[in-house]
Amino acid sequence: MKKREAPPEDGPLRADAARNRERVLAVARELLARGDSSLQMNQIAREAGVGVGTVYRHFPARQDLLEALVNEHLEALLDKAHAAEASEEPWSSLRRFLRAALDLQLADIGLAEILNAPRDAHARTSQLKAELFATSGRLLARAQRAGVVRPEVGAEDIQRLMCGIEHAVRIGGGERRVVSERYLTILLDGLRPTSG
Amino acid sequence: MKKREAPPEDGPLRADAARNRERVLAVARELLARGDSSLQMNQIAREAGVGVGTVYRHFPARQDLLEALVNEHLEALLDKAHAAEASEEPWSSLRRFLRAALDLQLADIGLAEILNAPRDAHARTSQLKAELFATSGRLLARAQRAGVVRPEVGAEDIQRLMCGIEHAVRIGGGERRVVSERYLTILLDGLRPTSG
Amino acid sequence: MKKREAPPEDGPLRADAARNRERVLAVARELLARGDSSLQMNQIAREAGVGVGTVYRHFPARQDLLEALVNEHLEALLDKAHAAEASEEPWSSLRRFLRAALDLQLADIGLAEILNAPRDAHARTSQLKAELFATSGRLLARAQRAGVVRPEVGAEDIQRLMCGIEHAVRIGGGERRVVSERYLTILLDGLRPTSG
Amino acid sequence: MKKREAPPEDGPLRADAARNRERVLAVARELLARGDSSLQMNQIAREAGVGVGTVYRHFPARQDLLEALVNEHLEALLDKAHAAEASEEPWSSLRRFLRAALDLQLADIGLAEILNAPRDAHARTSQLKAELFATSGRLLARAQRAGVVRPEVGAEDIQRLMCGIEHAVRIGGGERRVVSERYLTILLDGLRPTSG
DNA sequence: TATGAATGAGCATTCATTCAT
DNA sequence: AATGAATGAATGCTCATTCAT
Repeated sequence: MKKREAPPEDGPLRADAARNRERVLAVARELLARGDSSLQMNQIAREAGVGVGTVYRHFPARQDLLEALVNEHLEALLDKAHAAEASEEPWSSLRRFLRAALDLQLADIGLAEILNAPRDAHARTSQLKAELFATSGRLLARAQRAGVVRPEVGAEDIQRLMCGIEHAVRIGGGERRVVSERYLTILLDGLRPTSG
Repeated sequence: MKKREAPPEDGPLRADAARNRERVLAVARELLARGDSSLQMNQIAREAGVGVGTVYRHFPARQDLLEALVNEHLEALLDKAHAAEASEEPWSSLRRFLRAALDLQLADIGLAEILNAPRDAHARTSQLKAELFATSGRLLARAQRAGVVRPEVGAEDIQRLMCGIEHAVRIGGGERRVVSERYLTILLDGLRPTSG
Repeated sequence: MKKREAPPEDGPLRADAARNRERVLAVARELLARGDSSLQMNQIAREAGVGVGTVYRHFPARQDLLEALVNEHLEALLDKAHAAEASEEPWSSLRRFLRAALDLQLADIGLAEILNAPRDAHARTSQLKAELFATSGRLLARAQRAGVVRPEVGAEDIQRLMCGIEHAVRIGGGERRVVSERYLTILLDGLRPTSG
Repeated sequence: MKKREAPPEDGPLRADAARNRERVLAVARELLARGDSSLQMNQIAREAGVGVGTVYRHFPARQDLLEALVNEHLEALLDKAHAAEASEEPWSSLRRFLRAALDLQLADIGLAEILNAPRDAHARTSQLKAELFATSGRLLARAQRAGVVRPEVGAEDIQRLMCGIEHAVRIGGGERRVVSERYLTILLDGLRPTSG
């Protein structure tokens, strides 16, 4: 474990540094959008028109880059979760939240990777994940107390099944918006308590 | 891109050639079972005790090897599908089939990859996939006619959702047998027609 | 710790492989002789006119290469030690041995490195080192019993001091043969028991 | 190879510049003491809490930094040499001087490097080295005239052998103070004229 | 046919040095 | 003067693929 130069986390960046950082992030984002989640440092540097060293300065490891990309979306998702919690209807608020989650996961192939990673590079990421997990757990529990979700599933199951749905949408064709809506409906119906 | 000699698909192999082929397949299978889906030619050759060249002779590309591995399982799955078709109960036969499919997919990390591949290297694979697809389509249609599966899902949806479930099982912990059963139940309940 | 392809240790090499191996060794030897003990794989490959992969195939790590280079000399040195042991004169046989050791160390800058390395890549090297150490220990003990070497020095001291002498010769100019003889004489005189 | 601005050697530094210079030197000294002789500019800058540029301004090359560090010790050593010269006993003053030299060399891994460098970056260094060399030469000559050191060794030999002893101490374990004393004793005994 | 040695493109990573701010 | 972001050459290492034996 070598000592590394700290990534410039604190304080506002110099204008040019910020520009480069953004370029790198933009390229990475585009790569993820293209479905390439390998995030190769040299490739990113090349496409961003900066030296490799610059990429490493901002993001010492692939994981740092990934988290930087994803945290934005994680925050957006957390907002949705809080909004859902503020709503009064246990079922429809859960559905709205999962709908939003699925959209974000489909837009950002890195999101699921971060959600499922056992370890995070930045405390911020862990914190966001924990909060998100807790909030979705409360949403789920409320729905279960209301008797609209079967009691034996936990927040972790929801997360895994959502990643499963995301995967199912990704691997095939069709209009994403339509397909994901159909699959989400199936999942949610499957989560309702068994009537019999 | 050089034109390659055709792999020796036709005609019976010499005894030693056949033995080598089997060794390679055995090793590859074991690697997949260990969860290593990279299928590196050199590694396979080494562990199989043959030269890399031999691996390439039998399987000019990763895809060829993968298909050879998977076809066996594809055939087993097709058998299950036919057996399910022979049964009289639309619902439970569908369930049994999907249960078997999920087990196989979890045991063979390459199965889903082949099922979702847009193109196959061998006609045999395409044929098996088509037959499997058709049979599961008939199983599904029968269940839909019996009113136990919602009408708007197609065989392709089932396949994608099954891969989704597989993914959901893989990414997390827990006893696989138990988790996969729970997730499959949720999926199947979600597939039932909406009561209201 | 990744599994590596075993270096081709056993069995005679193919003619071309042997040729390449020799080329690599020759280049490495030359680099050491030039005083460059960094042994960079890419550089060696380039100068040997082979691909990097070839160097790595024969010598998975710098240490393997170094030991391959040095073991030859280690063996030669061990022969000298045995020959010295076979001789009857405690003092002059010790001197002859150290004289030979110094010559070899000066001819091969890697020898000292291997002698001082806490760990070896190959058992063969460890074995040679151990045998050499034991033999020189016996030569030393015999000289001490004969009262011609002060009793408080051990085999390890001899080895360290010899490396010190080697270093002293290397860092300066003058005819190596002459200088090394002078410094060795000083060392050996210093090793004699204090008369007073 | 661009011509560089001269380092601001002449004229007093601004207070803050002087402070930075000292910080850099302190950090570099500490690194050397820790046994890290790589002296990486970025690392030094980081640990000193200054920018790399500042390190480069004060010390355009590794050699400049090294000499700045060592010169202090060189001066201390020169003092010892003069003190030894002032003493009346040829032998014990020589011994005291070499003892001090060895201690300094062991404490400062850069000292030997500078002593053995064929060229210096700063005239000051060359001057110190020359003076030290001359003084130790006189100490040696006096000891030789007194018949306690063999006549054929020169000041350069002493310097080289001392570096050899330093090396011998460094490469092995044991309590440095004890080991270095033992090896120095052996060297000094070796330097005495041959009795026979 | 089989072998496995050889190739070399390609990715990760480091660090001395420059230069815009 | 000082800063530290940026650069990119250099090195380590892997692995898919070819081809001489």
